[in-house]
Amino acid sequence: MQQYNDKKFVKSALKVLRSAGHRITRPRRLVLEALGSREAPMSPYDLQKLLQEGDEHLDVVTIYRVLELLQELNLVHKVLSVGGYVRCRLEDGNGCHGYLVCRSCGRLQEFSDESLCRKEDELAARLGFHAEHHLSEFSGLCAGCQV
Amino acid sequence: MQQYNDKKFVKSALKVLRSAGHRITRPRRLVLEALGSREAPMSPYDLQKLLQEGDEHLDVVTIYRVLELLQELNLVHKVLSVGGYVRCRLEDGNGCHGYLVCRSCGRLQEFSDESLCRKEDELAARLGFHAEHHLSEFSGLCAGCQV
DNA sequence: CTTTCTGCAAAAGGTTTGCAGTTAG
DNA sequence: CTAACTGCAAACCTTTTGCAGAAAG
Repeated sequence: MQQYNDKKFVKSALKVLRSAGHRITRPRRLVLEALGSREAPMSPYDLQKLLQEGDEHLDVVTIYRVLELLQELNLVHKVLSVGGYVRCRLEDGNGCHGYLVCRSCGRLQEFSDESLCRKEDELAARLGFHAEHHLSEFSGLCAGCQV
Repeated sequence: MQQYNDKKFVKSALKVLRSAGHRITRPRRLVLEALGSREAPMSPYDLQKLLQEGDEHLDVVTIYRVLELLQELNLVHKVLSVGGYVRCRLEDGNGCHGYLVCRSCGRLQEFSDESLCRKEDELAARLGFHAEHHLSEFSGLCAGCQV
């Protein structure tokens, strides 16, 4: 397959799959490779099309099921503001994961910031709310797309 | 119609509609009343069902179109994490609007916090990103649902 | 009256489910 | 070999589009 890079992601993801008792299959490997090759979120149909270009056919139903599994294992995230999936790029840290989505090139940058989480919890608490999870997705321009 | 309260919201929303050059119609009034009566986000189909209970029938297509318009006018927000719409409860302030969604009762509380926005911008800037909009939706337990 | 808006029909998308056959280990 | 997984067909749900008729102002 062409420019599917980031072997490291695929390799470690496969290990996670294995050790969680799941099988290594062609569809799972292909979806991981496709996700590893792109920085912008992709929908199940995007993934299917991308794979098709490499002459690899997967049923979109299979892609849905693979993504569901990968999400459970925290290997990929669903990005609500753009309706697509990206591979997780953070070593499991502390706070919730947030996303910066470039409105120009579509590229996504993931972050995790404990102090932001703390501030969010405090803000919620001030309103009588006990926050358990923070969804943070910011849109704007990435470094490369600013003039 | 039964418990559709918060007349104030409906009244001022109708005024906004009017002054933006839109007509006051039965569907628009009904959707506003329904949204005004609930604190949890509702989908177009939820709204249709709720209205049906009051023996008011609206085509779901109409509801979609009304919601689209109300969203443009910033009278309602779409909450991505739960896939529904809520009426806006904030006087137009400064920062982006965020949401606290109770995972137990579904109720939503809206907030706008300038210092959170500032922190979010700074965090993004540190990553070379120029943030223009912040999506913040936190889930947890509201005051009433904590033990 | 005229333009905007709604309802209906239908299409277009996206997502889920069931089941028979395939494949990983 | 056997349990887990995939592909296909079909159902289901959500959202969009086009158009003729209704209604707001």
